[in-house]
Amino acid sequence: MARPKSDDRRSAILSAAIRRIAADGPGASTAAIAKEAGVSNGSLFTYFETKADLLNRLYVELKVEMATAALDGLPSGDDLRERAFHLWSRWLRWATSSPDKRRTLAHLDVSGEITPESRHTASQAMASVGELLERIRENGPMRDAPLGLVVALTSALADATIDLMIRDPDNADEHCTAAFDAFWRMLA
Amino acid sequence: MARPKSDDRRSAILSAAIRRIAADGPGASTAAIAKEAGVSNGSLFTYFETKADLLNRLYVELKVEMATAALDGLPSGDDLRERAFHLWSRWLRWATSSPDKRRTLAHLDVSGEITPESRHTASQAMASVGELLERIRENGPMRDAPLGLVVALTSALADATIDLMIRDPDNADEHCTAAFDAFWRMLA
Amino acid sequence: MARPKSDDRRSAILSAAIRRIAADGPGASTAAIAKEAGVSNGSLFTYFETKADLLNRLYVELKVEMATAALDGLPSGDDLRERAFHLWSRWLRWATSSPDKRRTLAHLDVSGEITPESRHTASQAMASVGELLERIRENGPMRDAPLGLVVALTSALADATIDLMIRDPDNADEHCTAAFDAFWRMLA
Amino acid sequence: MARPKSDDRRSAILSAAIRRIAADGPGASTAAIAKEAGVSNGSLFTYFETKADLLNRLYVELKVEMATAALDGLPSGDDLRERAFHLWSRWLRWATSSPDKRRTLAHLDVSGEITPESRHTASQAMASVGELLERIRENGPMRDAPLGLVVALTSALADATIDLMIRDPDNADEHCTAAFDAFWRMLA
DNA sequence: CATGAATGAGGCTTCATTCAT
DNA sequence: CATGAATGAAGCCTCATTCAT
Repeated sequence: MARPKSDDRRSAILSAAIRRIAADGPGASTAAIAKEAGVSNGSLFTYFETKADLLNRLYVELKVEMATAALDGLPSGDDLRERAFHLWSRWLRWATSSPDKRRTLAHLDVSGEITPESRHTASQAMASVGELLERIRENGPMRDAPLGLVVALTSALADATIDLMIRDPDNADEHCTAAFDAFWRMLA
Repeated sequence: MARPKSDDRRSAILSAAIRRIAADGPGASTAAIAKEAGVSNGSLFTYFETKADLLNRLYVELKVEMATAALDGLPSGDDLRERAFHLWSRWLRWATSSPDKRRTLAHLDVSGEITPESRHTASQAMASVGELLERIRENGPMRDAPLGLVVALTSALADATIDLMIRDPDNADEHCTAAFDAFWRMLA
Repeated sequence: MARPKSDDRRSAILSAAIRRIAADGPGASTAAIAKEAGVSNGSLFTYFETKADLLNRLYVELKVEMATAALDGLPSGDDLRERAFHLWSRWLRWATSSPDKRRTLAHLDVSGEITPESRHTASQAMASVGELLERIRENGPMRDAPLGLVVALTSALADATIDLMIRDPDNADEHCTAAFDAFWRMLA
Repeated sequence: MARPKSDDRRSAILSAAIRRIAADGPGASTAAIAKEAGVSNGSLFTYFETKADLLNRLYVELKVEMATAALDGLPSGDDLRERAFHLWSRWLRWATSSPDKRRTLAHLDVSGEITPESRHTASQAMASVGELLERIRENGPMRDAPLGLVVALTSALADATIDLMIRDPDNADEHCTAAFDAFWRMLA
């Protein structure tokens, strides 16, 4: 059975939210989002109880999509470096090709509207990434650093790289590789 | 010549803004800021033409303070690693001990209210940091990466470390050192 | 299809605006107007985008009403004097019996908020009046004066008469006739 | 003894008020007026108790100036038409050459800030004009109309003419004369 | 269940007036 | 007495949310 009509509406709202929030920040008005979704002002509130609710769902949805994109087709072999590079480049590719989603995620992350629950849910989608990271550093120089730091470091590094790739798309691949090397030097 | 514009009042407003924005994001209302500063609603506008103006001044002020704190007492010798570590630890110490300022800076950075002029002004205060970074990587593995990436990487790394230091203050010094080692591995 | 925008509400707002502006000038606050209309503060803005918009609509609406009142039942014969008197007395009667509308119109006229477009639209409603005036003076002593002057003169004269009729309502008809005679002497 | 310094300040404020009100209407801020006068914000209030006070003084001052200009050099002979024309043309000349003052007067007249006292005081300056008007109409067709109407009519007529003269300055003299003829036809 | 008008709290900013210097 | 900062009441407008249709 195909998706019921209402799911389309829900997604339309989420997509619209991505575009509006990327452009205007988390202050984007529900009215503007509804309009961009081609949906009525009030309809938004039958799909999301509250603006905060919409923001949180969107946050989780985007994080999951990001994780999925990164993990998609991950080789299962033993070569840690190869697996890590696969993940790394998928991740950066997703982010680079979905700048609105990335911007929105960044906005949401600091908006103060995202609940701990949402953060927790989102982090679960990244679990496998965590495990991989874990194995990478376990014999490297950061073997004693808390995993949290490693994760944060990695994602910060990725973030900086993405920015550069977007600003200088002609050398995107080089930047991607160079940054991965830096990452590997740091950890492994 | 009438009551002069008081520096105290101006600072009171800026401090209040730091506190409110750290807590509520850049959406913190001018009224709330004024109240927290112990100043009348309208008075805020004799010190800052506009809310956006206030935000921009605050941004520059904080960046400059951050740079100053990092650069303070920088040894002038030839030992690059020593100088880098000095700067690194000063920076992290400042950020760790001024969590509100750091949060506010982070909020402002993505708020969409900061003009290119403000960013430019702020970046000038960090000029010496840039130079040091330049010299560090010039013989290292990232010698061919654009300086922009190196800067972004470094500050991302610092950021992640700061978060950790705040969350786990008992081991702050260890985290600081460990992260610096990672940084050095990456660059030098 | 949801609650339709109600004409009643719109008119209520316009009527309220007439009353408030007649009393307080164009500075009458939107809040006061909304309250007098028995409508919420924000509702006013679903009917009029902006205060200036409200003022302009009101202006046009009133001018049109005035023209309609003046032109209503205008005899179509050849007797210029008869037709002119008909128009004259209808006009003055409307103005005299709608003092608030007239005051409001006067306020708006000098408020600096009325756009050239609104003035143009309004003037079209008065087109037939212009034509009549044109024919009246074409063989009279002011045949060489610009039409603009004639119009201005006429409306100034009417204005002065209306004031008098309002101040001395017992002799309103006499004043109306006497002024018309003066008008006729001047033009025809 | 020359005028004390403070009189200069007072006049500076009044002149500034004329300019600002002509441009911005009676809503011109006291701060803007003070600034234009080259005087401090607060100083304005040592010369005028209140904004309304300033407006009223200005009103009276301007009306008196207008009357003075009109009456200046009035021939004392018996030729009513000559005297009337003298007055008429002086009046129109003053108004035409002081457009700011005229605009300001018009704004003040409808501003709702002018007290009956001010109006009364102002009208006294025009007393002689009234008397002349009185004698003009006393044997003419409007001999039975109330003086108030005649005055209003006359000033309305003048007003319309002034507008035209300003819009079409090349033919100002012609318009002035033509309008006087209309005036005379109406009254005498 | 969709729609969009209704609501009213709250946001930013202006301004007349007061008062410390 | 001049100055201009301080004050806080409004003013216009936006927005999340509710509710009649």
